[in-house]
Amino acid sequence: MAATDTLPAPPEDFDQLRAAILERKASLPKRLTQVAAYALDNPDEIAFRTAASIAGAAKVQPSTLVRFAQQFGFEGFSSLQLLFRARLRQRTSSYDERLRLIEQDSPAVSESMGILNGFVNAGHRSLDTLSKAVDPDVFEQAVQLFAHAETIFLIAKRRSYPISSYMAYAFGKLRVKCIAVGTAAGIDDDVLALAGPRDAAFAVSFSPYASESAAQARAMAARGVPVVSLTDSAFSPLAECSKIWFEVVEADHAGFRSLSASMAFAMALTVSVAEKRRRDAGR
Amino acid sequence: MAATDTLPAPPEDFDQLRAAILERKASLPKRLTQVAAYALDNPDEIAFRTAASIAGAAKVQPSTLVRFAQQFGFEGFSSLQLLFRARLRQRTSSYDERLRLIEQDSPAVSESMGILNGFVNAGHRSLDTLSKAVDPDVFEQAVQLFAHAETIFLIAKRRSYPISSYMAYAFGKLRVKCIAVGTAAGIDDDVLALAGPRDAAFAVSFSPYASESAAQARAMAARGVPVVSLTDSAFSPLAECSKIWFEVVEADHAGFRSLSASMAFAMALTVSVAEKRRRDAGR
DNA sequence: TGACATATGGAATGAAAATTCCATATTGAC
DNA sequence: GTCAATATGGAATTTTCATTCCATATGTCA
Repeated sequence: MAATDTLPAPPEDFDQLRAAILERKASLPKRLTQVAAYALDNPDEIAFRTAASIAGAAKVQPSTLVRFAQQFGFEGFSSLQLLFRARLRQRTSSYDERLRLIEQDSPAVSESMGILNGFVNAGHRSLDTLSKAVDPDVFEQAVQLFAHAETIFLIAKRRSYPISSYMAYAFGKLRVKCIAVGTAAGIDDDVLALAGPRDAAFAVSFSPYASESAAQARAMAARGVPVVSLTDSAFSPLAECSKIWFEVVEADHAGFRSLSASMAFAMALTVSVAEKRRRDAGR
Repeated sequence: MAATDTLPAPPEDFDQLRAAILERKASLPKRLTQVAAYALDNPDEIAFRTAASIAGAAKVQPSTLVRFAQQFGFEGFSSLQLLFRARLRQRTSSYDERLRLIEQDSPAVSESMGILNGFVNAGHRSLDTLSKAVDPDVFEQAVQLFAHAETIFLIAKRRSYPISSYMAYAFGKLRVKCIAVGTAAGIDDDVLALAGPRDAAFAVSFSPYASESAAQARAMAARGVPVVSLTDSAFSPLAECSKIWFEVVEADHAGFRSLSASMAFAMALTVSVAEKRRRDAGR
């Protein structure tokens, strides 16, 4: 008996399981077929609900679910359920799958190339979440705000600094007055002191938040300068002192976070603002 | 007591809960704030995992999770968790649909949002070409070169400057000696004059090539400093004076080129070099 | 500084849910 | 039609997990 129900190979992901179910569906006993059909038709239910309630919905006994799972090499229903949950998570990014394919294709590639692929993958994943994370109306508000601002002050340190340096470059080319701080030491606060209510500030900071950035943003806000910020958590110190804020979470490879999403966001903001100004000027 | 912790209105969906958390986060005690931050930053984890493991990840006790839930009017953690699960279901069901909307540059969304999507797309396309464009062996050579270099000099201006400023930041964190030029005016050449054959330089420049970058790279090469470069054409002035060079073409939106591929490349190079050094030091 | 209120950690408890087990039913072979 | 093998239902068991409770710590106001 031990030979028949303890198959040596439990599927490792949902696709493998799905294939296995389809293959053996015809040769399964009645109740197990019922379970198979239910599982493939309602994978989300399997992921979330309890064995008892799933059993009720599929018109079988809880023990049948366990037997079903064991039939496919799992220890019990719970371990099968994990696959259904993993599927739900991965659904958001199909890029991991692509990465797996790449690695399978050429497993002999050097470690460095693996790192490169990892960052490419992280970039894709980050970009994927960006469009979903940004509320169109709020984005529009931010564009409006900057389009009508006299001078745009860019606040960013450390890891976020590339973002603001790109924006400073692009705004410069597009003839939008802007000043980036965080470049040299010391004088930042003096520069920021120039800002008034008719200007606007854009602050970027990701965890662990550079304390100066937060302090500077707060100071600006206190003086009536509208602050828009880009950060990675609603709990960022930037969020609380900003008139408008955006939450963008970058995916990472080996603990090093991508910058793709933030960069794309910065580009879009920059170009949108310039475009809006051009329009308004033309009227 | 019953009046304070049994708020009459438990939120009915995730958005309400989110709003409630944000509203009250400032007045919450320390551990509950911790939970709030974790919950909003990692909603998927809350949906799937068990109270104990979530508590572990958020560095609190399981009981704190329960208290947190009760604080917001739920009977216990489990009922709060239901909202997170419901959210995940709704999201996955509408995911494909939303993706389609984004991909067909739908005119329904605002112009600014169209621009954002354009840059997201450009980022994806750039990343797609990157892995294919980079020759693993050449990449490995570059990593070796920098791993054995004494000091790494980073040369980049204008649009490429964000790349080098990121690398300078990351190398700094990883304890790899490096110096970025192009930051302030004038002194660049003096700094570069410090470089010798045991150092190495990394130059980044895209069309239209900043003439100073090319000149600096050439000067370095002439003095025997090995130069690695990242550029967008085999005819780039950088290519001819570099020992190793990589050609990466960024996709663009409305004439504005993405930086995603170059960034990913820079990250991979940085991390690979640091990793190699760490290995070599360990021997 | 002391007293009170609130917050926190951690073990004890109790509930819920998965799994096992066994008696019974069904199927298929001879 | 009988026997054996397999499948099934349902109760019993065990495990897992959320919750509660209490002792201790931390902070607050007088």
